[in-house]
Amino acid sequence: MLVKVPEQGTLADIAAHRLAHSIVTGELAQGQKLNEAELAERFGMGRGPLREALRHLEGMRLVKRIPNAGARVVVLDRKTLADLYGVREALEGMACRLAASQMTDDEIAQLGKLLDRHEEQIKKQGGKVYAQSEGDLDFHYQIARGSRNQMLMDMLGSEQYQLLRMCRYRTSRNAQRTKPALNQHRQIVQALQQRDGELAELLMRRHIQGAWRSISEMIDKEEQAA
Amino acid sequence: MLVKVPEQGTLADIAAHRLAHSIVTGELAQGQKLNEAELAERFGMGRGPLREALRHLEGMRLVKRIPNAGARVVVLDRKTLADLYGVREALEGMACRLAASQMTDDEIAQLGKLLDRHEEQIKKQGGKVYAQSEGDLDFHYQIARGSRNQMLMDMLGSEQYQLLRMCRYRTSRNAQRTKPALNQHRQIVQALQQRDGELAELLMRRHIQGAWRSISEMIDKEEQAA
DNA sequence: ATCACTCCGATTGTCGACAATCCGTAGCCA
DNA sequence: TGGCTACGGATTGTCGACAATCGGAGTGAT
Repeated sequence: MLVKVPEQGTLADIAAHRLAHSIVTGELAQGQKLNEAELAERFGMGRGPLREALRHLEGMRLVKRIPNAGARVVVLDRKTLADLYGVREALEGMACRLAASQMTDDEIAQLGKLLDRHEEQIKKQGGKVYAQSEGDLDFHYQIARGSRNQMLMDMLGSEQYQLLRMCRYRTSRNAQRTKPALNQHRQIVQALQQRDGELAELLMRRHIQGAWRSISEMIDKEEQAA
Repeated sequence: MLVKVPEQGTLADIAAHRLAHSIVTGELAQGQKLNEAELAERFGMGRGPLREALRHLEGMRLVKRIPNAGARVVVLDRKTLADLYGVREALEGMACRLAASQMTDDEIAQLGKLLDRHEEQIKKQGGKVYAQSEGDLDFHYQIARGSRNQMLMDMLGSEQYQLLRMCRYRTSRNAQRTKPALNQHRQIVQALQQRDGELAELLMRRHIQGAWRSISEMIDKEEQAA
């Protein structure tokens, strides 16, 4: 599983994960104020560890802190998401190019199997859209790992990943894009098998651009409705 | 100035900046253990704020924390730096491409003037290599700002920036590359003036590749000496 | 001599209480 | 009536002390 296990570490780490989960799933609304005392009580810990967790989330850009005024859940407005997808395109494109020369044949084959499971899940039922999203993220994460660039993995894994998941939750209602996305994934794997880094990068960039267009349209509709 | 002012904010923020400075300048050696009580005493604060600062630095990848075993200054080995420069190439290339279409004429002119000051400083004396480095970082940061992509600015500014400065300190002894670097900077500004994003990106990527080659050779020599 | 165990000092992790700061409200004055 | 000021509650920022955990020295048995 991608989501790190409950983590036996320090309370601050546990709090960070629980908070991240609550934020990503929308349990904590965007822009909501985060009261330290209240959260500490809810998690059954003191305010010290919780404050450390907030600092951590601040680094992940999941919350925004203002000195003497507390922390608020970040708001994913259109501009922020546009910036995110722009950066993602550059980073994941790079990851794909590197993965084409760095991944082992076995790893690429594994990636193909991941897509098989993914396809089956879609056929079986479009209901569990969420599972699709997670699977999709898994796909992207595996490619990041394939780049063998630790910094890239960190950026795509730990940081943007959370914002991405958050975005997915907001927009997970439209499952229309799952099938074209799967096809694009297959094309990417094919390029990786052929060890064609340039093509793999190009395909990944287009894939992400497509995802952004889809998200963008949805935001338009939302804004129009409001 | 690029370095944020001492910051009147919370003690944790102050501690984070002072620690970051100490780490970047090498005052705190790579891999050195960071004793909470000792640092807290040195900074004249309690351990609480200091722990928050360490969490912050952990997010910036300046320190690495191990549960129940404390925090250590990160070690910039060859692989880490290689990864860093790879990511930089992708991100700064992207920033350059965007900047070509987003920066105002005035901003680009300002960039040119920055290079003039830079050149003068080099002519006047190659002694203050550090100033050169800071000026160089300033150049890169201005371009990041020119991209109008907030996430990009954050990544290049707050995070990688510190690691970069750390790297510069280690390798600041060789000032040989200042002049070719300046020329490359000029070329980039020229491309920006012509609003040629593709060219600007290409030039920036080459510039960073060149910087990496230079750094890489230096590391080789260091390792050979050791 | 080597390995394993135990104990101890040191360091980290956590908590509760206190001080500083900010936001909103109510009151006062022009 | 409008705006400025002073106050009060709530929230954040900070500290010191206590508990939990880890690393290492020392000891003893094989």
